[in-house]
Amino acid sequence: MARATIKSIAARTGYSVGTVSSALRGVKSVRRETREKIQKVANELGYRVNLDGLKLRTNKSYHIAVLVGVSMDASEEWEGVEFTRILSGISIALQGSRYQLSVFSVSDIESAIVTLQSIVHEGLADGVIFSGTRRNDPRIAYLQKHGFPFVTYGMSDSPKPHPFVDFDSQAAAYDATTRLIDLGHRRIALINPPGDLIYAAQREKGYLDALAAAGVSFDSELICNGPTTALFGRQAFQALMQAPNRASAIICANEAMTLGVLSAAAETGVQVGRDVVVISTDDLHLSQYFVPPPSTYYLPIVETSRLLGEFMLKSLDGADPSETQKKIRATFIERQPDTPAPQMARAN
Amino acid sequence: MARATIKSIAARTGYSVGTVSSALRGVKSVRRETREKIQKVANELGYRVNLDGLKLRTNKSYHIAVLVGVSMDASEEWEGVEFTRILSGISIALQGSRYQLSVFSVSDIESAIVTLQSIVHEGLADGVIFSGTRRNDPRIAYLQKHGFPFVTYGMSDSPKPHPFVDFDSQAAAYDATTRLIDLGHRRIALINPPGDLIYAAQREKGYLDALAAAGVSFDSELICNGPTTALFGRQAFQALMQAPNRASAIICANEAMTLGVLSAAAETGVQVGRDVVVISTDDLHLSQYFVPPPSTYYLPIVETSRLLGEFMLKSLDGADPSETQKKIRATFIERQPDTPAPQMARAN
DNA sequence: ATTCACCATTGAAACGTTTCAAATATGGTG
DNA sequence: CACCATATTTGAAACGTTTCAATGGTGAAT
Repeated sequence: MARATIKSIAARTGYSVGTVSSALRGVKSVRRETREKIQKVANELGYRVNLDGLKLRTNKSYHIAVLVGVSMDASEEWEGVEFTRILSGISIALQGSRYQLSVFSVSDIESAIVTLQSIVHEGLADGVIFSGTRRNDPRIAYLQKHGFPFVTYGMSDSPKPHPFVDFDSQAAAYDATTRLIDLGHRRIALINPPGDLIYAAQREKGYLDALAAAGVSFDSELICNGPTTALFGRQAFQALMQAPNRASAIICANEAMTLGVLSAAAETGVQVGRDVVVISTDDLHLSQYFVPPPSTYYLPIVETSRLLGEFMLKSLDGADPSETQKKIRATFIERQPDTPAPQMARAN
Repeated sequence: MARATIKSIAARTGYSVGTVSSALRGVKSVRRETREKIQKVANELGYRVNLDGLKLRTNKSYHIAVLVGVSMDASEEWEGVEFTRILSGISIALQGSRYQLSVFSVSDIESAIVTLQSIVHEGLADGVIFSGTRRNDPRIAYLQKHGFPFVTYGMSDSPKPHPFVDFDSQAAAYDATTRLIDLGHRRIALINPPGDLIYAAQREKGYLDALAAAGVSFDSELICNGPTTALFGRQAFQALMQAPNRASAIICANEAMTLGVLSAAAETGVQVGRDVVVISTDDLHLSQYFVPPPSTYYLPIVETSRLLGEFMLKSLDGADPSETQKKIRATFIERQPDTPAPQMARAN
C-alpha cells in the first residue's frame, strides 16, 4: 500500500490535482461539497502531505532550528541541564503545527555563525532559536542582516527589536541582594556568568542597584565572573574564602554554580547557613535536593520555553516583535529560614 | 544572487544537467577532466545541494530522529540531564555527513509509537535513535516490523539482532556489590529504575550474582524500583531507613537518585560515609560535586553516544548488526575511601 | 570499409506539491 | 434566448534533484 498522494486522491475522486490541492488546503474557491468529498477520500486513504514536495515547491523547510551550545571544555560539567526542558517546552509549542525541531550543536560563537550561515543559505530551517545572548551579539546581527526569523532566550542590546523571552535576572538579583542586606549582610558576593552575557550584566545591575539603594559600599572583589559550571562555583568559593575580608553571603547565578559552592564549602568545613549564606537564581527545582538546600529564585523553564516556540510560530506568521517579547518574573522560594549575617563574617 | 543549482552550473559550463549531477556526485562514468571543470565552477558559485530536491527525488529525508522522553510527572525533576550530552555526542558523529538531527519529544511509550508511525510513514527521518530499552520493547518490535533503521542506547531482548550501544550495568553492579561485601557489608540496598527497563534488570542481575557468589542472603526489601529521579531516591532512602533491619550500604543506579539519597540523608541526620555507604553507577561527572561526593562508576557518555551516531550511519550504509553493537565498561572512581560496614548497621 | 565495444554525454521523465492563467460551468439579467 | 458576471475546475509549469535509456563519438578488430 503505497502512500497516498494528491495525485492518487485526484485519480480516486475524479478531480484534478489542482483542485485536490486547493481543497485540502481549504482554499475558498473550492466548492464546499467538493472539498468535503475530497477530504473524505483523503481521510480514507490516510493522506498526509509529503513535506519534501511541499518544501521544494514553497521553498520552506518546516523546521525550527535550535542552537545548543556544547562547550568542549565544559562537556563534562553540568552545563546544559536546562536544555532538555527547553527542548520539551519548544516542542510542546510546536505540537500540531507542521514544524519540526532540528537541533544544531555548536561549540562556540564562531561555530554558531558558521552553522547559521548553513541554515540561512541552505534553507535548513525557517527560523532559529538560541539562548545566551551577548552584548553586541554577532548571531543577532547576522540574522537581522539577512531578515531571518529568530527568537532568543534572553533579551539583547540590539537597536532593532526582535522576539525574545527573558527571565528577569535584574529583579531577582535586586531582590536577593536587598533581602540579604536587610538581614545584616554587608559583604555579599555575586558569582555570575561571563560579563559579556546580557543576563550577567542584568544581574550585576540588580545587585549594584540594591547595594546603592541601601548605601552599602561596593567591592569589586566580590564579583566573580566565569562559566556557569559547578567547577567554577567551586573555584570562586575558594577564592572568596581566601580573601582577607570574607563574604558572609553569596548569590549564585544558577544551580550548577551553587552546587559547586556547596561542594567546596562542605569540603573546607565552612558551614552553609551558619558561616555563610548561599542564595541561587535560575532555580530549576533541582537545588531543592542540594545539601543544604538553598533558598532560590525559581524559573519556570518549561513554560518559558513554550513561549519560545509560540513566539517563533507567531513570528513566522508575520507577527510584530511587540507581540513576541516577554519578560518572566522569578518567584522566591525560601528553603533556609532567613539567615542573619553569620558569626564568621562578624568575627572579621 | 540566487542560489546556485545544478541547472545554473549546467548553463555555465555548457554540460547537461545529468552530467553535472553525475560529476558532482563523483559517478565514475564522467570523464576526469569534465568532473574537475564542473567542480571548479560549482565551487566558484558556492553550490550546495538543495536537500529538498534531493529528498523528493530519492525519498530520503537526511534526518536522524532522536526520541527524547519528557515524562510530564518528572518534568521538574533531574531526569534527562544526560540528554544534552547524548545529543552532542550524536551530532559530533553526524558532522560532515549530510544528516541532521531532529528531536522528537515523547511523553511515554504509547506516544513514542505514535511518533514512530509518523516518522516511518511520513518519511520524517531515515533512522531513529532512542534509549531506555525495555523488555519486549514495542518500539523495537514496530521498527523491526517495518524494516526501519534504528539504534538503541541499551540492548534489548529482541530475538532479531539490531544496532545498539550499551553500558555494562551488570558488571558495574556486580563489582559494586562485591566491593561492598568485601568491606563487611551484608545489607546492601539497590535503588534501581523500573524493572521493565532492560538495564534495571541487568543491574539487578549483577547485584544478585554478586550476593550469591559471596553467599550473602538476599532480601527483596532491599531493592527499590522507581523513576530515575532525585525525588524517588529520596523516597527510597526514607523507606530503607524506616525498615527494621536497615541497610548499611546503598547502590544507586544514577546520579539523580544518588542526589535524592544524599539529600534525604542530610535532612534526617544520617551521615553518609559513617552511618551508611552510598555508591552510584552511571556517573556523568556531576556527582563529584555532591555532598559528600560518592564513589561511582563513570560512564563516558559523550563518546558513548558518538557511537550511537556512528552506528546509525553505518547502519544506513547497510552494515551488519554485528558491526554496530557495543557494550561499554564502566570505570570505578573512588571518592570516599573504601568504607567498612558502619556502626549504625552493626548496631542492629 | 564495416562492425563492434566502449566511453562520455544527453534528454527526458519522475518525485509531490503549489500556483495561476485559462477554461468551463452556473445562474441571473435584459 | 443571448449575454454577462461570477463561481468552480482544469492543465500545465515550476521547484532541484536523480536516474536511465538513448545518442554520439572513438578507436580497435575484422
